[in-house]
Amino acid sequence: MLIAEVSEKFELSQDTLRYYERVGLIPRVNRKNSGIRDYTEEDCRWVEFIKCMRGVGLPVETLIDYVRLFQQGDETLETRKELLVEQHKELLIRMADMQKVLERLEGKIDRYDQMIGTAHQITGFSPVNFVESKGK
Amino acid sequence: MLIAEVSEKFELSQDTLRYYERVGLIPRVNRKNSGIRDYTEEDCRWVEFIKCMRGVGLPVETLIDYVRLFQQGDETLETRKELLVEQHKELLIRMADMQKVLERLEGKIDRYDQMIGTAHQITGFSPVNFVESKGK
DNA sequence: GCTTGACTTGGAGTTAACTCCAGAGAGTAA
DNA sequence: TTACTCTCTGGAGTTAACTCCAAGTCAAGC
Repeated sequence: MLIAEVSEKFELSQDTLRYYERVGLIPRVNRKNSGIRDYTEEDCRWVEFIKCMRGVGLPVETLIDYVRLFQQGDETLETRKELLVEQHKELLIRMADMQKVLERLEGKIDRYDQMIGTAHQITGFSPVNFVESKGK
Repeated sequence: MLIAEVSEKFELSQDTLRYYERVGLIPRVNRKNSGIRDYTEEDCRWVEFIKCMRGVGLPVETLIDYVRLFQQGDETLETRKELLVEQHKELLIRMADMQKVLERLEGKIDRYDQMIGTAHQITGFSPVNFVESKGK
C-alpha cells in the first residue's frame, strides 16, 4: 500500500505518516527498491492504533516508548502491560474530570435558560453573581 | 488578594495568572495605587472557572470569547449559552472516544495478562499478531 | 537613606506535535 | 527524450499555550 492510500484511508496527511514513522510512533515501514514506502496490513494496524490513541491525547512520548518496547520482544511484555495500565488509569482520571465539567456546564446552561426566559422582567439583574457565583 | 496568594490557592504560576489576564481568559483585575493586582472574590471565581475548563481542554480561544461576551452584558446571554452548549457537545464526543479507548486498553491488558501467565510455555509465539491484530 | 523582596510590564523563549518546503529520484505517458 | 506525477529526505516553520527574563517600581525594615 502506498502512502497516498494509507493517508486517504486513515485521514492522516502523508507528512504526519512520515513524521509518525520518523519519531518512532510506528515501526519502520519497508521500502520498495525505489525507496518508496510499501505499507503492509500490519503497518496499517499500527497506524490505526496510534491514530486512535493520539486521538484521545495519549502523549507521543509514551506511545513511542510502547512501540520501542514492543520491538524489543517478549522480555518487555510486563513493562508494556504496565504502561497500558498506567495510561488506562490516566484516562479514567481525565474522564472523571470531564464528567464534572459536563455537569457543571449543564448547570450553567440551565441557569442561562432561566435567565433568557425571564430576561425582560428582571432587567438590571447582574448575570455575574447569578451565573458565576454558584458552586464557587 | 495578592497574586502570590491566588497562585498558591489555585496552583497556577503567577506567570500563568498574568497570562490569563493578558489574553482575556479572565476579566481585568483591579490594581492598587502602586499598580499591584488586588484579586477580588469574583476574580478568584473566574480563575477557578478557567482553570477548571482549561483542565479538560476547552480551547483558550473559546474561553476568551466567552469572557468577552460576558463583559458585553445581557445582550449576549443567548450567544453565551450556545457557546456552552457547543462545548458540552464537544465534551460528550471526546468522552465517547475515550470510553472506546478505555475498553480497547482493557482488552489489550487482558491479553497481556494471558500472555504473561503462559509466557514460558508458548515460546516463539509472536506477540505482534496476538496483541496487535485483534479487532483491526 | 539604603537594601530587600514582591510586584510590574513588554517581549522573548520553550515545548509538543505537527506541517511545510526544497531539491532530487523513479516510473509512466506522449 | 521530455514532461508529469508521486514519492523521498533533511530540515525549517508553525501553532497553542504557556514560561521565562530583564529592567523598573514600590513599600517595609534597618
